[in-house]
Amino acid sequence: MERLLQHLKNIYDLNPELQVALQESFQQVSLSKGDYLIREGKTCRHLYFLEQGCLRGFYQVEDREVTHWFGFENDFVTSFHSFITQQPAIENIQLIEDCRLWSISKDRLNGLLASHHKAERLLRMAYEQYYIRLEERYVNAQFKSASELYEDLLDRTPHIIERVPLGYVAAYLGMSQETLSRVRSRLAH
Amino acid sequence: MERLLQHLKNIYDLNPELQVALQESFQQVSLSKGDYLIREGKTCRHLYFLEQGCLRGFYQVEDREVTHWFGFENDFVTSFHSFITQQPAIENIQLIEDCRLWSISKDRLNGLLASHHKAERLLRMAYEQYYIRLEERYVNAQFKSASELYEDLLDRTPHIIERVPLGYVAAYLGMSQETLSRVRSRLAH
DNA sequence: CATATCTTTTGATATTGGTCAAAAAAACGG
DNA sequence: CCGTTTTTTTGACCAATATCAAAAGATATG
Repeated sequence: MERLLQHLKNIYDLNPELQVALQESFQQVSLSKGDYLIREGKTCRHLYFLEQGCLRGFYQVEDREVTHWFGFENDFVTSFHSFITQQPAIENIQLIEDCRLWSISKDRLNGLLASHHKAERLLRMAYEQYYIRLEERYVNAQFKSASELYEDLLDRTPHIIERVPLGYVAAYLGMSQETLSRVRSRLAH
Repeated sequence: MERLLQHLKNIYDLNPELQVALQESFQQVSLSKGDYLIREGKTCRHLYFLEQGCLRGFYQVEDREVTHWFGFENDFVTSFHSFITQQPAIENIQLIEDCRLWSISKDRLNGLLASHHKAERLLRMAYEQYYIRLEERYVNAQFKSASELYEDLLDRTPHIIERVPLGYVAAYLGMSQETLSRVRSRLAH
């Protein structure tokens, strides 16, 4: 749990009461590679903090899977759309490695937000960070070529290539696996 | 200002004190078609609420402009990246029509957030909405063909086509102007 | 209202990346 | 280890979209 608290402190300082409340609110969850954290169609009632491991979010589009996101250590994980609106998720989240997570229910989180102004601030600031990140990825994805996208990934998030099968990475970058493979071989020579 | 208060009430109820504080914190701004609200390189110190009119955000990429976003009535407008981090903006925001806006400075906003738990909540919930919207657009943009993107736009945000020059719309959809034109003519026949 | 300017369309051609199929390489289980 | 399965690469071909150039249409301005 130290890692979660430290992560929150990096967003904005924690006061001792909130720290205690947080410790009482999160529960540890351990899951294995291949397990699903969230399944399409189920409403997502928990927010998770990923302490160790990595996972992917993907859509089932007709007969194939389209990975659109990866989570690593220190990421908050959920189907945001489902968790926020409490509608059924349209995506799946599946573990790429064994993971250790901390989980908090929506109700419990709402309790924290209602009773701690600072919790509300923390979450607001976390959303700010996530919003900026997503915006950056969006612009990137839309306006760059396959090889630019791959080189950017190498620059900015090299851990993705190291820990994730290339098929998932290709979908994440919005290209076919074959194209990614060709981009890589061109770059190597 | 009624429109702004109503919009905030739609996100989450306002108490009277916060309502007064908001009224004292926002200032009206009127600008003309073609004017810039934000210029690349300048740090963005204000958040705006767009009461009337429409505008676009665009990047200057080498020798051309890439429009990536439109704002309409009831949208909050700023370069979020710059406003949040207080780093120089990497995008421009320019008016497509004459606009009436309400503006609040970052400092003033921080004051409101510090003194009103409910302001913090409102902003957090606004970010939630904006996050979901962006995520939806992202997945859309990445995994659909030109004509699907255009038909989606017709379905979901027809006001964009009615009020924005097609050149900007094409960039927003991530295709060339010529491709958009051809998609439209195929659809018409 | 005529000219200049800006926006949209159309045509010809080039490029990028997709798909299908198969080979090669790597990882996995007994 | 060895065979099996999964992942990655390679090749041939095709489709979608980009680019460049020019025409047509719309809008604005003196």
